[in-house]
Amino acid sequence: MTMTTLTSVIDTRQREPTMREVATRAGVSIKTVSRVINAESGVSLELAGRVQSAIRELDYRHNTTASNLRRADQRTATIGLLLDDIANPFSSALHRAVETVAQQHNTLVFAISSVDDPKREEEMVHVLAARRVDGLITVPASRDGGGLRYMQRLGKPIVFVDRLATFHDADSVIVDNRIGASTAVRHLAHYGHRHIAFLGDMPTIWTAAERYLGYVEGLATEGIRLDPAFVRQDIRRIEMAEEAVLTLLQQEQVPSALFTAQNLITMGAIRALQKLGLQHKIALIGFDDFLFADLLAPRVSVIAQDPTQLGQVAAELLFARLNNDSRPSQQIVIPTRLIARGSGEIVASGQQ
Amino acid sequence: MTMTTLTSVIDTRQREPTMREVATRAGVSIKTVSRVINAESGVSLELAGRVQSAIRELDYRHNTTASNLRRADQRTATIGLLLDDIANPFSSALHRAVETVAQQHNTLVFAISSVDDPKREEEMVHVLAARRVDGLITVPASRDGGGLRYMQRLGKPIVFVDRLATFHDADSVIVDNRIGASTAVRHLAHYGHRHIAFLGDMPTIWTAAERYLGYVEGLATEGIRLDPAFVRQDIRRIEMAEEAVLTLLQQEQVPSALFTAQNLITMGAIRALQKLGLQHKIALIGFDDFLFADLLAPRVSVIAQDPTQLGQVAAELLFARLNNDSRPSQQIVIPTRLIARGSGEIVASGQQ
DNA sequence: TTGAAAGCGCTACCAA
DNA sequence: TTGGTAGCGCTTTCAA
Repeated sequence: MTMTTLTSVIDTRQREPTMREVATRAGVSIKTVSRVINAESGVSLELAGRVQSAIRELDYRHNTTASNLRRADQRTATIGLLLDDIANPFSSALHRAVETVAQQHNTLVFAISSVDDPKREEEMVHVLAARRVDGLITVPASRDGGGLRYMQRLGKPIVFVDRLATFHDADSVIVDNRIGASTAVRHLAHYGHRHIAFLGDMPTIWTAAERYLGYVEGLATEGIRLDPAFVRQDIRRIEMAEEAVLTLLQQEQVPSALFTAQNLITMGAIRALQKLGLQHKIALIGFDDFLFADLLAPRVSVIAQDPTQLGQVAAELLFARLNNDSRPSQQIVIPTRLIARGSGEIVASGQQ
Repeated sequence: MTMTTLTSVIDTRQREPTMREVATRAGVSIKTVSRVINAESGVSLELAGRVQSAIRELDYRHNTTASNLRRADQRTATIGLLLDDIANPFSSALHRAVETVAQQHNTLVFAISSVDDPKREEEMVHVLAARRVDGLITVPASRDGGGLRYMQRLGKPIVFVDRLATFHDADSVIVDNRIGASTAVRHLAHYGHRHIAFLGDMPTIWTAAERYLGYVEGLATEGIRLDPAFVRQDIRRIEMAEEAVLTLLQQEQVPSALFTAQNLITMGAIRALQKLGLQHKIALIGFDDFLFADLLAPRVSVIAQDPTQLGQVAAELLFARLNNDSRPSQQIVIPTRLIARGSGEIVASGQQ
């Protein structure tokens, strides 16, 4: 009897009721049930009522998956969202905005972290393709966005956000990274700085490269010589940034201002400056705003971008494409703005 | 001819190649293709090779959706994750941890924000049920988790994280909220505080209620009278918290210490204290750690919890259930810890 | 080792 | 207004 007991335990896992079962219970055909569920016209009130009752009694849930499989438009009502790291505040704000728009279209979102690894990115594109997502919003980790060509060939729309992928004829929503970075540098220069350090992420990342270009442009505009000793790249985490700033400030030739080109790098730099007690001596402007920027001492000046707007615009663009908007592909640039709070307005000391 | 042109434009949207097409091209049956794709044994090297070539030539992608529909185990290799707000740093860290574990099981995650609205929560549970997710990890917005009974009846595992849902016999992973909160209060009391304010979220949220109880317990332990004038609840956003602290500190009877029971509330409180210039006068302990807590002046003391660990443990529990782990339901409590950084160690002034 | 046929749960199409 | 039948792309079962 042990077996029986075991079996009965397992059997508490009931099967989901099917449309056919609803039909049988309501005494109608399966097609009538389908009509009621999809709110198609042409079902008598009486039958509709019986179907509704049967649905309630069985606690039937429509199987979206099976439904989509058969549907003519071959849509799954899901989209993919490929992000650097869903835990990053920038990414999660963007994700939230995408979710909000998607919800208005009864669509669910598969969000995935690429961790800026092109190999993983490509793998994930394939996974999403296998799930037959209707479209993709991606912060590309690689220059080609990781095999996205495949999705495009199938006519599935792709929207690039935050970073440009080089060769694709696809929509993109980005921020004016170059202008933002050069604005930061020029702002620092106006406060007397001639030794401005750049701290950035891997230059293979489009935004990192653009911001570096903006830095160089800013220096050039101000007639400042680019000094490689003041440039640190490939910074991936907060601790790396902290370490980089610490060593930077122990060189012979020390910068009087820092431009940190990404939010985590800004955080690491602040840690280092506080550790050295230099936060009121060395100027700092960070790219990307963050929650506590105005509560630190000094308050942190930033080039602010709006991840929520990025996400919203990107999602709206994607759904427009899904509704057969066939205008030529767009490249939307959302402006950044300098928020001067104090750290970027520290005047250069006489050291130079 | 206009029609023709239009048609040809539309036709650039190719259809996905099917298994049947691969079979035809390879000159085998569809079942053989299926075998190769699912790595089943018993296919000759020759046929396997032909199939692989055909797959490459057609750039075929397996249709996970159709595959799962027919599969015996009725699995979709997706799970649902119902969170308060995916943009909240706590939630997104938890999400990231869940994603990592899910990935090891080749499973995708549908993350959804309930925005702590029980009605929306229930709606979303139904949406996820309609997608036939294999299981659900949820930070319940309501006491019953929003119609989760339904999923349970189907034998789909549910894991509650961060908050307990009252009547369900389901797994849960939580934090020792009560102990954490009372520890905070007692810590403040040890620094001489007798007027300790509580600022919390809606008491319908389990954690908010628990932390309030911990606050009350802490007061009781220290023999401090509970003063309703020092209690503020239903605080949902940073601005509300800021406002609440501002008015609290303009009362006749002013608290000498604050216990802020959630991360956004802590942020708002810090804003208010800085605005009033009281951040070094009034003690503060916040529930939940945050990135800049140790960079502010004063450094912010917190009751730290680990969202990554919560997410990981919850996900591992869920997948254990999916692998037929049938032990009685578990309730895992993860300890919090007090991190004393300065703001919680401000000594009570002579005002009392 | 290979394949034909049935069927997963649903929608499309057409006939009654 | 209603329902039968075919079929979405795949796996399962069973026979060859």
